[in-house]
Amino acid sequence: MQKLTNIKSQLKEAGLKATHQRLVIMNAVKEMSDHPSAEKVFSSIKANNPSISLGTVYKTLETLVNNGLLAKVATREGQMRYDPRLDNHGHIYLTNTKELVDYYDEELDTLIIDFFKRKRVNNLKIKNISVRINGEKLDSNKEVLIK
Amino acid sequence: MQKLTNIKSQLKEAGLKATHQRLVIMNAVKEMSDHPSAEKVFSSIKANNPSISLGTVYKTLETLVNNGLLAKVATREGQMRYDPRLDNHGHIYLTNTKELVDYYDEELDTLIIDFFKRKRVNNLKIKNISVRINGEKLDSNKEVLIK
DNA sequence: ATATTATTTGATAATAATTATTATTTAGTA
DNA sequence: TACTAAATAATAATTATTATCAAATAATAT
Repeated sequence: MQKLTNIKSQLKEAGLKATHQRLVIMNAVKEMSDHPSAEKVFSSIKANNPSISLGTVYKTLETLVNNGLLAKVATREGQMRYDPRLDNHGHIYLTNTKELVDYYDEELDTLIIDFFKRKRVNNLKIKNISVRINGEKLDSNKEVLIK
Repeated sequence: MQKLTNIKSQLKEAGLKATHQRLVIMNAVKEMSDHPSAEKVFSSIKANNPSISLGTVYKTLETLVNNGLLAKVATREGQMRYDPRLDNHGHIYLTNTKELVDYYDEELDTLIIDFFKRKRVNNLKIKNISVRINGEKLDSNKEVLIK
């Protein structure tokens, strides 16, 4: 698997030991691509890795976030979810299905970046700016799409 | 206090009983204006209202959110915070001080609304769109300002 | 004003999500 | 291959929030 080798070097670069647990957990978040919670990650890896504990999943996710390999997203359901995308993108949060969908539009990104470039920002070092769209999914069997 | 009368009619309008607890809690969130958590609201009213329980604070805040009198904001610290502003505004989240600051700019609002007006939105009923800025406060004694 | 009734509240217990602790194991290096 | 600092598994503890239910209260009708 090329993916795992890739993750391995990401970990190394961050100065983290490339443990089996970290590889498996990082890989799971990337594979799942629906911004899973720690519990979701835990269940998804349980079958093939029954010895990895829930505590390790929590700690590892936190470590990955602290080292910039994952992003952490808070939802109003009260548990944290993890996002493998690190670029400046937005989210659509579907209040009825609790799905969290990535949203990115180049034009919007440019629009917003340009806007803030024109502004004077005092006493703040901006790390990221993102757009959050909250809404209801109409047909739960179809995908949500903005284009 | 004109404010309390105001809150009272808001509650009535929403079909909620205007109890002392609701008036006090709603008033506290408005007064605090730093998007307090349930615990923060509880401590802030404790001195003058020692009989209002923490459970009531939680339940009341939830009721106010469900009836559209308050908004609920999730932060990465893992507890919910409450926002008395109901208009479509954004937030600046200061990762170091954990402050949550309102942000609104008419021009940006128009820019974003116009952008989405031009888009085709499939299978989604948008409830609100907001901008979230994460960053670090440089001097913790001064205010953050974007202008 | 008083009685009625459905809601709300206070006190408390319970749950869910997350973090801490610590003995044991392991990755990276010598 | 041995060494050492860091990571993990198992478990306990903590924190934020929700549920339960008897007692209290706001709104309404009398």
